[in-house]
Amino acid sequence: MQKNKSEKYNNILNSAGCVFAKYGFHKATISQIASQAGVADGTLYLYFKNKEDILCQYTNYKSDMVFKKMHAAVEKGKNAEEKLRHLIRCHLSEFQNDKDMAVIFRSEIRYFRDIESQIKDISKVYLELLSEIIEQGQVEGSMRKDLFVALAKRYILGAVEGVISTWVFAGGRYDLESLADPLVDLYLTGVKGSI
Amino acid sequence: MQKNKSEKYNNILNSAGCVFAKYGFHKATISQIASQAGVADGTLYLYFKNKEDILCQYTNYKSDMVFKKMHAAVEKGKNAEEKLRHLIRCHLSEFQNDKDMAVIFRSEIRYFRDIESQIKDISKVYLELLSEIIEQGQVEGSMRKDLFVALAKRYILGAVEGVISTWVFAGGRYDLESLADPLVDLYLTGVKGSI
DNA sequence: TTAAATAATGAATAGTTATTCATGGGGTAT
DNA sequence: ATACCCCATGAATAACTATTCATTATTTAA
Repeated sequence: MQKNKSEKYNNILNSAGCVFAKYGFHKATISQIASQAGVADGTLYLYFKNKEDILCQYTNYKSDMVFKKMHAAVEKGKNAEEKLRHLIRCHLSEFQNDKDMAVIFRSEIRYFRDIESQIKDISKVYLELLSEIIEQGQVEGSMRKDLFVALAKRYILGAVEGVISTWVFAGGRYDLESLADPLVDLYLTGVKGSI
Repeated sequence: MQKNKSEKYNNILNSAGCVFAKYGFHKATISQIASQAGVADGTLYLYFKNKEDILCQYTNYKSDMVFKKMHAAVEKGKNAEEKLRHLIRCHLSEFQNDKDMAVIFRSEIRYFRDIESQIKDISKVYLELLSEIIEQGQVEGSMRKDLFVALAKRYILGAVEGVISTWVFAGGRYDLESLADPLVDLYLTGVKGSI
């Protein structure tokens, strides 16, 4: 098992993502991944410890990438509300642009409870980001001080994930990113008439 | 494979729920389920077509039960807001009282994309319920007329599921049902200060 | 050019486990 | 008591596929 991330390593990762998204982790076979990558079955074991390791590396790689973009997006916002808007838009946009990733994060990750801790789940860092944003909003006066932050952030993340999940289930046939603003409006002002 | 739902049938279903929740569908073995139910491996095949069928029957059974309670709960509400409150409270309460079910609905269902259609997913009927409630709220004037209903209902469901998911992940150690009212308040008025 | 090191191959292995089915027990009616 | 039927049993089967490793190919260094 070699260490340095070569071109072949990335090729295998992408192929695996493709096959996992199509068949799901358990039904996907090593042979399918190898064939998709254009290499022999045994070659995968020069780059990865085992099948699970491929999934781990895939998700960690994708998570890191998405996190960087999310952080950058949040930085751009001048106040809490803007930061939230950028974050949600970034989230939807990244998943829209990488459907394999969207499928895998939606279907596979929760399934691996035993390696869940090894996987840098989007959720963890995401929730921290949201905490910061909400607390800033409270300081700025744009968000209610009596918010139960632990609940509010979970509610925000749950709602985006739900929207993405529906989109994936529908085959990704409509534009996801354009739901960002309507969604943030719901977060901010709710469904109640502002009477 | 006999048809009438005997005591043994239910016994096996419950045992399966227990084992699936503990190990996950794929790692759970027929032997484990049989032993938990106190019968021989072969006996399972007198009552179920195969392993997947056990999961299907389990989820359908649970879904039916929960739906009935949800409908009853919604009926009790006099207006849209009350109905929403009852629905969310019922949802949280049912999952809190059946942790195995909560785990299975959280982790396993999304995984089976090929049989997803056979499974009466909580989501489908749930979303219909929410549509009705929101539309009623709009008529009553308690909810904004400019809501994008398809998004709003997805956002509500996503948020509850997220809250339940976190609870499951934390090992179900805190009271879930008491989050119902704070959650509905978020739905209704959002995180913004009502300035 | 040659030797050594490194990388890739894919057929064989080995472990797992869902499912089957020939057998046996126990209740019921004749 | 006997024949019959319904369940239940669990050892044997059969299929699947992740992983290994002896062999071959390719690259690098001298």
